[in-house]
Amino acid sequence: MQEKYAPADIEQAAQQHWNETAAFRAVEDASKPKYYCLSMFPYPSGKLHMGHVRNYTIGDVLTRYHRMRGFNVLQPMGWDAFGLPAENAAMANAVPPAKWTYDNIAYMKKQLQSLGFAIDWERELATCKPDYYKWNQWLFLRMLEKGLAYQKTGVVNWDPVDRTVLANEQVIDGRGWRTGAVVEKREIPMYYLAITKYAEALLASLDTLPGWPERVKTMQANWIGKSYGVRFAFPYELDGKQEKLWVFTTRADTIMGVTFCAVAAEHPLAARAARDNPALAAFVEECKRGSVMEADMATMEKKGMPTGIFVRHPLTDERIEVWVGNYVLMGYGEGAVMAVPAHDERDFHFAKKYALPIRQVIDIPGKPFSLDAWQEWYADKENGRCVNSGKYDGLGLAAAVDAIAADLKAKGLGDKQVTWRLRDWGISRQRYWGCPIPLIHCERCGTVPVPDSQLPVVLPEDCVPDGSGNPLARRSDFLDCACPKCGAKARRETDTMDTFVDSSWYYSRYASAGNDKAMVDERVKYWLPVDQYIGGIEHAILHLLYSRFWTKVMRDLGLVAFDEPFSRLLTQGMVLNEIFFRKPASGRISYFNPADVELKFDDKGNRTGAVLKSDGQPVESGGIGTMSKSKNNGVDPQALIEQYGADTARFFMMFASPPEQTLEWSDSGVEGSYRFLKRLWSFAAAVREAVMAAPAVPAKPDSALAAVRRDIHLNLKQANYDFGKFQFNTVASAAMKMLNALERAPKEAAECPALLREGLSILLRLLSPITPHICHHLWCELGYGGDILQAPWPEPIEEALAQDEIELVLQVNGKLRGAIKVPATAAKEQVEKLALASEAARKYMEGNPAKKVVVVPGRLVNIVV
RNA sequence: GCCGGGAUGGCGGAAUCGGUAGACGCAGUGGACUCAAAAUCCACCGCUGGCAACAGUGUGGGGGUUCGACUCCCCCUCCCGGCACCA
Repeated sequence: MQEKYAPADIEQAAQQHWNETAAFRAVEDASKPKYYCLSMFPYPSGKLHMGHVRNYTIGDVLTRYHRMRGFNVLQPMGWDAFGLPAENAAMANAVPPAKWTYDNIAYMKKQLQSLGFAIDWERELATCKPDYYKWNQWLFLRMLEKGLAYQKTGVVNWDPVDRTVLANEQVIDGRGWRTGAVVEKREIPMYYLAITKYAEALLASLDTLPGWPERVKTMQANWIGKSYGVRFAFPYELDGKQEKLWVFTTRADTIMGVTFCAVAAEHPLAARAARDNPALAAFVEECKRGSVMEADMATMEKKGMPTGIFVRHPLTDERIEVWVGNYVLMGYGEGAVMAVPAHDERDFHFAKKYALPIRQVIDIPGKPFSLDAWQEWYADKENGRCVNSGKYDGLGLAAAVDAIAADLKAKGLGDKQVTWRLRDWGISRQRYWGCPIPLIHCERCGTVPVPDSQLPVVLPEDCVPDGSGNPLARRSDFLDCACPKCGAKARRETDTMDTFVDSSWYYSRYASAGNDKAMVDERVKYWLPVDQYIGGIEHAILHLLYSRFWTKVMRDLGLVAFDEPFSRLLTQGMVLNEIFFRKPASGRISYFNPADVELKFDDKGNRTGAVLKSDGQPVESGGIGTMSKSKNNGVDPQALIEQYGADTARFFMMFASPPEQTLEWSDSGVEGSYRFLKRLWSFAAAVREAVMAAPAVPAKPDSALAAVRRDIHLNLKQANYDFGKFQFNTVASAAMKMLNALERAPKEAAECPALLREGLSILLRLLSPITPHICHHLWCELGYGGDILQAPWPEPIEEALAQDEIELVLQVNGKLRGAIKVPATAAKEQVEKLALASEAARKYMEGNPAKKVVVVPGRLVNIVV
């Protein structure tokens, strides 16, 4: 056996062994429990980043752990290969997005393989390939047939210079990222999927997912946003006609406090009022400019303008003026709201700004109402009672809403209604590098679906976008086609699908790999649903919600039998690193990669500063942030693997923090992980001969050995518990503690080699999911026999854990004052007696009698005096 | 702004049901080995006071419940993720 740990050699050898034995090929086998472990597939951006390494290491640890626990495991991998960055790269380098994407896939696949992941590569897929996206198109057509896909207009960011639609991230401070032109909102026809038809189902079945983090379920429930309220109308007369202004509110109990109404700029009433009011028309235009993003809408200054149109209060007949408000969303509810400034914070500020009346109609006894400043309790739903509300005075929220809804209903002006925050899913993208939407536009027949027999509609792979519009619109070989209905000359739809479509069902395709006759086949019945899904917390809402929706549609089409695609979900935190920069007095901030920065410490280890290695001059720290190109704080996994090996990279990733939390990069932490693996290797080399000659289990170890053995089994017990919680950082700690214990075992004791043999076999198996290469080698070298992949998972032995005497903490008045030793079987009374008799107790009780003695079995004794 | 999450030594983090705060690792300090350095090994290591024994204090800040609070309750601050065309 080699003396020195040489990761490059042993990792290559182990990977070759796994390849040759097809160790990770997954085959359906009804006799074994299955475990489908899936990590979110990567976007092939060029090379792996640390977030990928973290994600896939977590998945691999779970995969290998379950294998050893006897499960038939599937861990596939593929590529989320359509998307915007390929078009950006095409513009920058004049390379077709297809070539760029396929090159990236080839490189990143090599990187993944060098990390030793237990992936079944035979099931690999890429969403940009026609044999995959054909089924996007096929299912879209099924949705069209069922009325789940439809066309309506939607608002997009329009760059007037490039004459193109921009993604939200391409809009910077209201301007196009390339042209700098002020972006306009523009309404264009788009295709939508009716996810709102599944709102109730998507909300209800969250309760069937105990394996999902509560926070993700809460976020999804809030996103779907079911709210119970009242939809009602303010009647008015305009242009000689009787009309109704409909609004929705969850606070109908405050209806007597309405002092004005507000409508969105896109509301018909706003357009009507603007017709003969140039100032208002200008304001409406102003509202229509600007961002389409909700975050911007919510943080911008709230502005409004009166329309001069009055409506009547449905219960009091009072005249109420209608305003146009830039904060009212046309897409939510009715595009109009009632305003109750006394009990809605936004309305309150709006009313103060424009000197509109504020009328208190909710009261909490003892709390004075004042118009000076908004107070939280004005919107209190629990304790408020109606006042100044006539017959409703004294009612609480629920009773008032009931009574008011009934009265509105009796007048034919409204009723209770449930509304949802969730909006239908707009899937049209005016972009080239995506899945073509399978529709044909015919002058005579209108929009005609592409017949199934003509699928897939293949995307040409040689286009090079230039940033001005969709290149498909200039490709006659793509555009021109015959109408499937009448045979006349027709034109293909050039919009492509949102890439969230691609990722909404790929997990099912892995289980149907290679089938060109059907979207999914019977193998899905064996593998699905996914037992463990792992991915970034940033996908907590959109990707997961769309996948859940898509699954329910497939279920209703009879394609799959499950309701929910992911039984258990682990949302991993982001990978962070420190940001270093200089900001010259004039000019732009420049960022420096942490690898090029040297940290300065005082002799107590406190940070005193940081300098750039190249010039020795100080740089400023911008704190810790997500690894990103813009902040130049990324660490290239390739360099890490080349310097230390895959096992060190994997170990550090698991050790540095628990999977759900953010992970802070640390070069010295990597060093420490490497040091541990080196120590493990040299220890194994040093004791190898003794261990190989020893029996598998120590006979009767003496007390020093028994303590070491207890330590090993105690750490194993803890580690197994932690595995169940996905807390791999403490599993790694437990492995380190085991090695510490084994190194300190008294080597002269007769049973020591047997203890080491047992201990190392536990340690190697425990560690093998995290650092599979080194464990594979040492398992062979130490002669345990067979492949460690087939070895059973270790379990602690009760006998090794047993103790005669235990130590309890002694507290006096809750303060730690010492410890006492008691027999492991001692009863409460006996422990109490021993505690009171102890020297520490007598000293700190200072002669006072004990008022109370609290005994926590196996833990502590607290004497209260 | 709204929704969700987080904050523990110089740093990453541990503490399973409310029961020894700081496991394990990093950094640092002292020592061994070495001509020297690296590597490795041993010891110390929350903060304040003290030569020490020890005492006080300490889990973002403020209050509360409890024999006992990192953990439960109320209020506040800061940081991170998402907000529907980044993936």
